[in-house]
Amino acid sequence: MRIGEAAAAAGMTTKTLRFYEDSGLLPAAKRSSNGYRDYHDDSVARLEFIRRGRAAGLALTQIREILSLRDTGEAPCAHVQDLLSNQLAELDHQISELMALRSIVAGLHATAASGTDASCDPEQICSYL
Amino acid sequence: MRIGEAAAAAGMTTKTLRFYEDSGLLPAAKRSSNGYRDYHDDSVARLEFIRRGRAAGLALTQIREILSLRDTGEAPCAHVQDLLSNQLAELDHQISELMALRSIVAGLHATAASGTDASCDPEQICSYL
DNA sequence: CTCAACCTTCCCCTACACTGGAATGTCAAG
DNA sequence: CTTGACATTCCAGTGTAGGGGAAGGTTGAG
Repeated sequence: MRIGEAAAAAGMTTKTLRFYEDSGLLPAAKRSSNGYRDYHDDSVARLEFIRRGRAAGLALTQIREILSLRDTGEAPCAHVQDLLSNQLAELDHQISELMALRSIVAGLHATAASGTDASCDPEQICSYL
Repeated sequence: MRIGEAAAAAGMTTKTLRFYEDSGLLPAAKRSSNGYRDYHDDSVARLEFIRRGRAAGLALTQIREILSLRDTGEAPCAHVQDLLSNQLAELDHQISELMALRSIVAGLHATAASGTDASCDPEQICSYL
């Protein structure tokens, strides 16, 4: 499929696909005889994986690391295992940070929800925040 | 108080205070006779509000909205509650996406740890995609 | 008087993740 | 044969949240 179709399938723009290729998140796409990039379903799956990672707040560099681990299936297992351990630890760290932030925001939200008119005095600037 | 003192009191840099003034989060500060910005405790309270909002993951544009509601004499609490709800939903989404990715990476890690030749089979490692 | 520690404006720089647009090429339909 | 929708490369800009540093003014201490 051509870039437009692949982009639409992954919910992205063609610009983004070229950008991802330049950034090393996608391997250089095969070209048709006319020079157009030619994508397969695998590429769309990869794009969807990237999209999920982005939605989770991962940076492209982090997604690139995960993908390159996946791509080096023939690399020495011990090395890959180390890298995967690091990725796992990093993910755990990010999850715990996000969960801490969530509980802070949940607390703020609960306080805001229980607010009386008095606590909504404009002078107070929403003092619970 | 001068900008350095106000910045220190709010846990920010002087650069950040000038940036916030340029960005419309702070009103243009009064100036002393020497041209230096002159801050009062109110400004520090406002800065602390901004800092708490940032810590809760709000963008400066969102904080600016809250503050400008408050500045026009309107109690922004309902608006803040909305923002916090959205923030909470967004955090929940991010956390669940991260946990999904974590389980993918954990699966890869477990496979790599099993140490068979099969675990180094690119086809198998790619199978989650 | 000089020096350090402040302050001022000004402009540019950073990283991230794209996005826009120009100039050009390709291709199927009418 | 032309039109429109695709595609290509390349360069440049956007938005976010500031940071770096120059060139100069102000102030208190020694």
